[in-house]
Amino acid sequence: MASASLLLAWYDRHRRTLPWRGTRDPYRVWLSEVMLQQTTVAAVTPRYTRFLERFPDVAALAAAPWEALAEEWAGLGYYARARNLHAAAQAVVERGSFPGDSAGLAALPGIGAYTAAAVAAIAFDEPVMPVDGNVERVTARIFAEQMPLHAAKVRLARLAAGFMAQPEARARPGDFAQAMFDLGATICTPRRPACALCPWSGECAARALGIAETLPAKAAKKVRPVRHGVHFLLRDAEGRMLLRRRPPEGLLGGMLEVPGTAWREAGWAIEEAMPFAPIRAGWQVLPGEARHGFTHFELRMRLLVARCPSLPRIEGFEAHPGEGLALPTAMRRLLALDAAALPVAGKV
DNA sequence: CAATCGTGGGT
DNA sequence: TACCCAAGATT
Repeated sequence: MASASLLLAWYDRHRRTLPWRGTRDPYRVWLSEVMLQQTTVAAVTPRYTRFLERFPDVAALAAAPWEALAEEWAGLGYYARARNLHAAAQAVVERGSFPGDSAGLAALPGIGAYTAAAVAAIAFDEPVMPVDGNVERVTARIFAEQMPLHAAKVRLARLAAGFMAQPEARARPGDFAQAMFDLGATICTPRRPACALCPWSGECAARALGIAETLPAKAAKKVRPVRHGVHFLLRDAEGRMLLRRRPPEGLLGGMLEVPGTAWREAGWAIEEAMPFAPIRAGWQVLPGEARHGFTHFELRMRLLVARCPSLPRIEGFEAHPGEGLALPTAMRRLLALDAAALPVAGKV
């Protein structure tokens, strides 16, 4: 069993300065943990600061319209996080305060076992071990667990909980949890771990066996199918666009999109796609296609454009200016085709 | 419970 | 360029 005191001593010397470090405000800790779900520190850092300027506390977030939150989350991905964040904020305001422990936190939408434990440990000093990818990797290496990750998850979580059970860790739950994150992020990295600098190297079974970099064992990767879509960009004389709000659930749920066909594996002939245009107009096919990789498929989109003096009012569609939009990256890539086709630069 | 759900940065 | 992958949750 690796000693908690060794890790804490290392953390006290090497802790990283991050925007969410140093606060124990449950709102801020919660926001940082949700933003960091499957998202890198580099990507989160500027967005976290900006988000807090716009929504400084849970009441402000709860009172905000979804459109404002969608705008603020655009480009961060996994938009269910934003929807759940909004619903949870409203639940917290409704009940009057944040739940006081990890079990209560886990009952809020978008807060699973990991996030509940992380917020409780950091904000409430509750001695629970948040088990994320870092903790799984560190634990798998310490114990030289060679089972594939998906099969070893329960066992790794139990072993990681054993770390937090040590008195030195229980005395500083938030620091110990964040020490594990920092260790995984800077020393016990997925590739080329810096074992020579690791405070636990002397007690690491994987290092002793020379197999640290191979753990945790990874599942076989699957092939990502290609899907195709055709989209229709209608602009007026002032550059406003006719957009559509996607359904609240599912892929890019609640975000704006350029209207178009469904995304399917079979390619679209332009003629076949025309019935999906919002209006009949002189649609011009732009050269090239926009590509965007989602987690489980790759998307290729063609774009047709048309101009009109003023945007029509159509049920289900909205006119939007060119700025401050809840447009996910996939849609921004699509709009870039139009920008590239313009003879004069200066548009986004 | 395996599949779904995004994106930017690093290599 | 192409791949890997990151402080996961939900169904």
